[in-house]
Amino acid sequence: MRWSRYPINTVKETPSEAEVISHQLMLRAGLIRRLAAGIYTWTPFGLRALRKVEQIIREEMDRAGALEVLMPAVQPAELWQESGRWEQYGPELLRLKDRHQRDFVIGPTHEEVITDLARRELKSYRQLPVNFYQIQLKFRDEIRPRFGVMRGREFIMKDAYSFHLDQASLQEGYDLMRDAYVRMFTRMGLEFRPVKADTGSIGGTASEEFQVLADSGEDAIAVSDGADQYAANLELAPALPPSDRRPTATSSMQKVATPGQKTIEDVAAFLKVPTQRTVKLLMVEGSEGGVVALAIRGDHELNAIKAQKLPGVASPLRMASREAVLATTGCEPGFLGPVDLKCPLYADHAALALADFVCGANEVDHHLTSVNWGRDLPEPTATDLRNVAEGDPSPGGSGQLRIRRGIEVGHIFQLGRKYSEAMQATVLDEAGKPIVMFMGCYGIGVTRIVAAAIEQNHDAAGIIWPEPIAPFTVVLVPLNANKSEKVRALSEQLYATLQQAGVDVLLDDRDARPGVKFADAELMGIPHRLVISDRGIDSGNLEYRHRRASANEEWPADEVVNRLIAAHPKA
RNA sequence: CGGGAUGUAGCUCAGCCUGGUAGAGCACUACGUUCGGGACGUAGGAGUCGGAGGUUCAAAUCCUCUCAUCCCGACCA
Repeated sequence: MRWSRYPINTVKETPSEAEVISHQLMLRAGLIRRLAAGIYTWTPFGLRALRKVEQIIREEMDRAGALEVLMPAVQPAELWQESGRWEQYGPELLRLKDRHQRDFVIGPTHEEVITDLARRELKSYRQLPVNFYQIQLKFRDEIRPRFGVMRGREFIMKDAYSFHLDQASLQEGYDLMRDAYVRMFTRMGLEFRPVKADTGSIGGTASEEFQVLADSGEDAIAVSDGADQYAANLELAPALPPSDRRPTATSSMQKVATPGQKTIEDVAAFLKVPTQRTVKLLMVEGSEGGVVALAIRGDHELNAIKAQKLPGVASPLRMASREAVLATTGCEPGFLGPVDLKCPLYADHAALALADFVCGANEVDHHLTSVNWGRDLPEPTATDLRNVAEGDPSPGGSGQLRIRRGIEVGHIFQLGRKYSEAMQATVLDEAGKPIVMFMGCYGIGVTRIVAAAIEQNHDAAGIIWPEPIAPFTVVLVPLNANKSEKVRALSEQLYATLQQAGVDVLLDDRDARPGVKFADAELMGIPHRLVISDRGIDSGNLEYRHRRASANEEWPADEVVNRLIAAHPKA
């Protein structure tokens, strides 16, 4: 492509709507343009990167034996009513009517459509296993779209659905997809981790997310630094019970006045004890009405996913109202404690490991010190209630957990029979008996990957594309081509040669000053830059610089073509 | 959907408090100079001041309503 014929400008100033770096750089480089909240146009340069991501996905899906399909973005409501998700999905599902007042949705996902296809086409166990995938536009009417293309409402997703006769086959298909995902993200040059994940609303059993590590990521993940390679979403990572036995009590319980000291930090500072020696009590709504108390160590965070799975606790988790707390304890939040409670109590393992701890007295402006489980109150039910913390032992068996941020770019599930059962997707087995198929589903946020790659690969000057997904592999920068015939001639010749060799090459033939060209090439993040100047031609060496390098290299003029061809990524 | 903020030229923003002829920088057009790290000069084009209503002799500025966008809480690829 010739830059002089490309009508979309880069900008120096950061658009005020962009908060994260990838969004800023994508707008500044002119990769995307916003049309409405969470809805973007991909410009030619941006689209090139997007297409490369898609192509890698396609190649690896095909390699894994999956079959590409393209399902409709607009889907009839009947299918959603059949699966029950017409009611379940809520306002995130964009619903519309056609001219005959028939209900439709713009698909946020395609389980219903694929299951419908499967039940029509798949009749025999002989046809299994099979995996269908597509790369398709989705629409989810997010409460709060943000971060540009990272959390858009309209986005491109690769979704795949596999069908199996039994659980063992599903496991095989799942493992195959897991391997394919590892290959894809590796090929894209991303630093990522497969992490154990909650299955959330989609349901099912085993599930892993593929997280691209980036400080701006929306997900917290727990990663082991040990040999066990353990990695899990923070909301799922189990906090192991402490191995140390609880120390013996040394002093008797006392009530102390703590006027106005409502938070753990306040109380700990006021009483001059570390927060690790305190226990905080959180009151949540019970599943049958009433409230349930949860005790965790003062410095720990409650894990909502773990809590809402406890018997008697409402799911999704809701904090109890102030009125309910008052009614149960006779005390306001801020001074709650587990002693003499009149409601069910769960306590986190770490809280239970404490002796002589500080907690609320269930009396305004008072706390208790030197409280001991078993002595001052009955031993409550021990469970895992908290988020793991930096330095906790890894559940994988070796090493300690580190808390990192990640961008979820892929998620694979073993769905089991949830959808196939609801929609009667069966095949006949060897005995001629109908069997409800097992399903797996495997998603990738294609548009999000582009943002994630930038999030992970940039510097002060701009984007640094991993080469396999760069819009262009090479940028040729002629200097003063308008004055120098030989610069112009060599640039054209190199451009033609590289193009013929299949290299994605961009010729910056704009009549612009060198500084502008360099700055734009760096903002755009093109991996290989070759400068064509009179100086270089006269010396026989052309100036080359890799986007990640800090200094130039001199390349003999007669070798540049071969070296650049060699640099172009191969599939 | 709650809480906070912002809407003025394509972009970044000033002007609003204290009402009186709509501004700057970047970008764009023309010409000249310049030409290895986002040049300079001259001239120019470009805005229903988000929209509607009100107050006033007079509204970008004050008031009311409305729409949109962004940020903090909720979901997920």
